[in-house]
Amino acid sequence: MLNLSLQVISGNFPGEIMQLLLIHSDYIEYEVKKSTQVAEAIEDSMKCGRLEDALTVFIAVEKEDEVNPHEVVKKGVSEVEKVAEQVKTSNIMLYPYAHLSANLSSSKVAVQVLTAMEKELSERYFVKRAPFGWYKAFKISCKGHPLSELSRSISVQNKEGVSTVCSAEEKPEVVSEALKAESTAKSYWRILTPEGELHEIEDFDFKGYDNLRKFVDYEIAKKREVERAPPHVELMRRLEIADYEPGSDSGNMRFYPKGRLIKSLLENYVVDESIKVGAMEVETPLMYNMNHPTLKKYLDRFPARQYSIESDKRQLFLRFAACFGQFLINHDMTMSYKNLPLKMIELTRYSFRKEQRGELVGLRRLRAFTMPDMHTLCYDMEQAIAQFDEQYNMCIRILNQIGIEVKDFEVAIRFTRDFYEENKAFITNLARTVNKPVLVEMWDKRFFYFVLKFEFNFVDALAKASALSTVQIDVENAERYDIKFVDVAGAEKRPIILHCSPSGAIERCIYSLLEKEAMKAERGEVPMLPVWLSPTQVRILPVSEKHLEFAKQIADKLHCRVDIDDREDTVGKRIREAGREWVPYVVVIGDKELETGRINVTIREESQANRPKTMEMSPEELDSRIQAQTAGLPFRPIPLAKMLSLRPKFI
RNA sequence: GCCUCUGUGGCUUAGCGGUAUAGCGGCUGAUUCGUAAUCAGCAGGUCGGGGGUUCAAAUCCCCCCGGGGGCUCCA
Repeated sequence: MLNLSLQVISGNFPGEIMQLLLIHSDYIEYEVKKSTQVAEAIEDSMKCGRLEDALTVFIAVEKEDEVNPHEVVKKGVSEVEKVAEQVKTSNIMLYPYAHLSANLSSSKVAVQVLTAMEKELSERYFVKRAPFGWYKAFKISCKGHPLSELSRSISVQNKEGVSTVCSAEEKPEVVSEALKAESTAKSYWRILTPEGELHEIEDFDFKGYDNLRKFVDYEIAKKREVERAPPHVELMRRLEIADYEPGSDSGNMRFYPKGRLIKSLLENYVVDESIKVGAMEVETPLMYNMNHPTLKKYLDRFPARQYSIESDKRQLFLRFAACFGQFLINHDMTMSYKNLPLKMIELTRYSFRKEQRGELVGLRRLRAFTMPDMHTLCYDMEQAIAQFDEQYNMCIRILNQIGIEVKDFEVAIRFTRDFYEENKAFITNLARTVNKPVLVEMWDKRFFYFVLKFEFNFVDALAKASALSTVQIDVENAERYDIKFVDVAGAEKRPIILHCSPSGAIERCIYSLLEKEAMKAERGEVPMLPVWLSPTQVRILPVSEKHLEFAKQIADKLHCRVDIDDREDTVGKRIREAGREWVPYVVVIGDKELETGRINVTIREESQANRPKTMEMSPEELDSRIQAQTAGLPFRPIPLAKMLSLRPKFI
């Protein structure tokens, strides 16, 4: 599953001119290869050049600029200076880059503008200019801070409500071909109601849809609510689920036994569900050759932030999804239409993405994470849409079982205008399925490899949103990977590919559950994990030593994760401990139980803060209650010593 | 990656120029206990790491590392 979002640059640069792509780079170097017909005459000194710590300005002068080149130079210079000021550099590389525009000016005007800009900037900066009209090879190393990549390419007649969107093509290391300009595309944001109405964001009444409001704010306006650490960070440690590992790279977590258990259950669950809908489980390599012809093309199109490693003389990168491995398998397969739709799933442990340092927090965004990644090869668009619908519903079902209900997430649906025009009823039905308004984003033309995509976004205690489940309809990669099947007529055809992560990253599911419970606790409710995911499902608490033997007998009657708090603390203290660990069922064993054989169970999910709900029942009744609650779900035994007195502390 | 805040025994933390507080946890002993913390004693600290200023640094300055927040970005 690949997920590509957009860098939105709003039209707040009045009277814009030409096309500028500004990159603050550690270095930029170029070398002239060959002249074109429009090449300017140059001296040898201009045939190659290099600048350290430079603001590289890729420029395309456009047809409209011919009207008033003088004004264009003035504004261009001012724009460049503004950015140079911001990134605090005194070196500027002016680099003519025709690919930025589909509507270029004459070469005469272009050279005129470029040299004029060079002259003017030279008064205050150290400027180099790459020659116009030559084929050049260049290498650039982008710094990667927020201001290091800016596109100033806004049309004059910028309509309201329409933002200009530029791709955020970048690579942490050396970038070469990856800079192939993504042209600008328009992005329209709307709210789609279950009734099929499209509302402007400003006109939509968010009353009763607080979470959607937060999601929209986060997605479009980038608003933030509060400034504090997300509550799940404390919880993941206190509950001994996961922790930072300073001995590794940032964003690579350690999981303690309880965390490993939860993760393992979730992993098994998602894979099992995928297999139920017909997916074949596979396993593919973690690292790939960066120079593999197909992968190279792929990387050029999706210049992600990968971890890269060198082994012998090979440049390898760590996978950031399972697409590579599965598509390479698909490429070698012999398939007929009878095999379609064909599903494959891999639980990637791990997928690696070298996210920027400042965006890593707790379990929300990691550099190494576990993601179920399923791909479905479809016969045609009709089948793809049917599958999309099926998987949309599967994702709802899976998240719900994990403990994240429809009310806990917000839906985003993104598509091209063409796709929407042809499939209005289908898309509306997606909103109807969740029976609440959803955020939609529409593009005038296809900008990425997909024509339709949805995500379920969890909105956390701090009003930040992150994507969980997603499905995308990919119309590009069958071609890139040369994947084909034979149709009824015996002809080779390309399948349409669905990318699906049924739950999203497993760590992110845990993060969502913890944040959800933290929000509950803030409201004064009692937090807990779903019973099937609770490391301890039943805790038995003998009042004194003489009740221990009976406690063990009760434990043996329960077919779930039971432990016994045999520590020499008061009952009150041990009760408190069980509560702090969110144990769903707590059983105190004393003289009374010894006599009657019946037990008193504190049921957490029915308790209110400071008002525990207790129920008398037989051990068998408790056992069948838990069996019913966890039926059909993965099970693993308790990951720690049954006797609490024998347990070490991890934190 | 940039800006900014932050880092004291396993955890939470006091101290903010004279080498260190307390609680929890751990250990030992007493207590054998009925639903949110039983009592007492003991052990445990390169004050994130390195460098500098100073007679003297946990405390001031610089660099590095980890973490939080913001920017930005997110396949």
